[in-house]
Amino acid sequence: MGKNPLGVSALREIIPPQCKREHSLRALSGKSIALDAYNSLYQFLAAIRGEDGRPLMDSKGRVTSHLSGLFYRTINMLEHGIRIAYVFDGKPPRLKSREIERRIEIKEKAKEKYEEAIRKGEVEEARKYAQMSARLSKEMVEEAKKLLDAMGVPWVQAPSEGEAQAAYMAQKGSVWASGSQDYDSLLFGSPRLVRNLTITGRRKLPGKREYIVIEPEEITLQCVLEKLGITREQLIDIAVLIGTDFNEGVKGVGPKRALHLVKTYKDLERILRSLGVRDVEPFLAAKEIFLHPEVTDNYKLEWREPDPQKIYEILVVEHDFNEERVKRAIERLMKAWREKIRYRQVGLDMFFKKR
DNA sequence: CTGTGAAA
DNA sequence: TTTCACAGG
Repeated sequence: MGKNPLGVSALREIIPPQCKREHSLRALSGKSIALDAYNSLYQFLAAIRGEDGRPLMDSKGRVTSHLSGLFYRTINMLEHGIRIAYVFDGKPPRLKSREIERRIEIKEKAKEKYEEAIRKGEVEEARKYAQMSARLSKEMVEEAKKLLDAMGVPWVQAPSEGEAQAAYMAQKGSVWASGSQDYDSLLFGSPRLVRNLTITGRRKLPGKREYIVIEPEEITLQCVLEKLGITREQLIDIAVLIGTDFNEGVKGVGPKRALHLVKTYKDLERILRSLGVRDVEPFLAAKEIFLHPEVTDNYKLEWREPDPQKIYEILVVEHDFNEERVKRAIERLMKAWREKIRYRQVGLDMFFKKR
């Protein structure tokens, strides 16, 4: 099934622990965060499922797990005074096509295993493979955008990678931080990354039926670079050496060795040659995507008044959500907007920064 | 993942 | 008030 999907997740191992600051949600009040929408929607899609792994669906068989997650979590964030903006992926860079194909293949295999598990009545297995096979359709993405519009929550269409756009917005100060589970946004130059932005803080341990507590985690790029004693460009070099969504890494090179190499030789091409890599082009091309990603200034972040009727229409009428539940949630949303979101649109951060 | 109502 | 199990669509 191809190469081990190390990806940027391996970056985790060289993030200095001192650079991870845990926050309660309350500490993030008044902050704005640009969230990677696909990242979030996939999480919901994978997590919100019945015992046998089936996602939630309306009476017409359309998947609604992503809407449920998006709706309730966003309201929770707004209730905490956190201004969430979502960033949707645009056209993936050409270099990503191999990675995308690989993922599709994995999902198709997982789907086969899921169906097999269902036939055998293996519920636990079925659930696992159902999660792995989760895929977002175009319609699901459109519905998510419609729901956000109705909720008055801004979303941005990235020209290409959502992570890159979110990072750019954080760089410009349009938002306080970018939010994602991945570390890619640090490579894209986000000065501040927030991970684990959830309400319950419950995270299932892989395989087990146990849960551990997870708090939102803030990582600043400056801290990471200072502690490692490198530049952002060198951090990117490390990433492309171990492998990213846009290139395969060098066999036998992990995060630790990559860090050492980068500090020793400085220049990426020299490092690659010292490792016996003949074709350096794919590495340089991947690096270029992180250094100069395609982003846009064509966005406006406005948290408008939610439209209860539209929300009701989408969730209750169109997708069979429980009327009482939705009405209660809408009330929470309206209250949060009035009391925590409506004013201070520019954010208090700006105000205090200018002391 | 999150809301909910029952149990602790 | 907090914890828990379970359903949600």
